Amino acid sequence: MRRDIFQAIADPTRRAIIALIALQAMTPNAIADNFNTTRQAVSKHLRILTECELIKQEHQGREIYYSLEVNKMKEIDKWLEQFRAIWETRFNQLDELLLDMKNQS
Amino acid sequence: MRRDIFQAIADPTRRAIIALIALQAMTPNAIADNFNTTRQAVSKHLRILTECELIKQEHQGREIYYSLEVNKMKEIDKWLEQFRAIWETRFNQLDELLLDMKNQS
DNA sequence: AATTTGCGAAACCAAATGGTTTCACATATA
DNA sequence: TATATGTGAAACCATTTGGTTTCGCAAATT
Repeated sequence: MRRDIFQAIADPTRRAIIALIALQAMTPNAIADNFNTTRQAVSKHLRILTECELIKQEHQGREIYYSLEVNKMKEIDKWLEQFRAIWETRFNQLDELLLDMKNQS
Repeated sequence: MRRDIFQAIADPTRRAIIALIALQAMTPNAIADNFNTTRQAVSKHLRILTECELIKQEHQGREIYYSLEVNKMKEIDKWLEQFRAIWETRFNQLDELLLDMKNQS
């Protein structure tokens, strides 16, 4: 039972849920209204997202509002960091090449 | 048969492969040496990564060198963009709060 | 020419995944 | 108090996933 952020965002429905509640906290029923599945299926997605702390709950009477834990999203950004370094380096190398060509002319 | 970037990076072994060949092109055997699985298993991962164009092949005799398609990685970055906006907004709100506190004192 | 090496594909398998239906249990509302 | 509503959990199921073993084939090496 893998349960990390990358596995969490692998499912398109979960990505949609994340995008939805990023804007405002929502209840499971309200979230489910936006998809073509049952509330229970959404509930299972919410559990997975909660388990890897990508979202948080706030109980309000018998309703539960789910909202995004934005900071957790930064972990994906952090993983991307190493590659960002590479694609920026490639840009730099292109810059140097262009500079060399300019100097030669 | 889902085959998108997010599904591709969901598997930890695939993320490790990506990180490996980001530094230098490698053959399947060389890649497999770094993991506790068979070359064939790695081969299947490479196929998935190839199918969603995260990596590219370069044939050299009977060897095949795999390397990262760095630009494709940017698509993840692009998806993160919408959330980056949110977490930066929160920073701005904090900035404003601090500014207000400063003005009041 | 015979053998070794590097590789992908196919067949197979156990485990994980994503969904459904049914249920139990609070909290509102009549 | 009886009923409706919002929810998570459990049982179940088909499909997907990630792995292995076996195989065929082309390119190197002997």
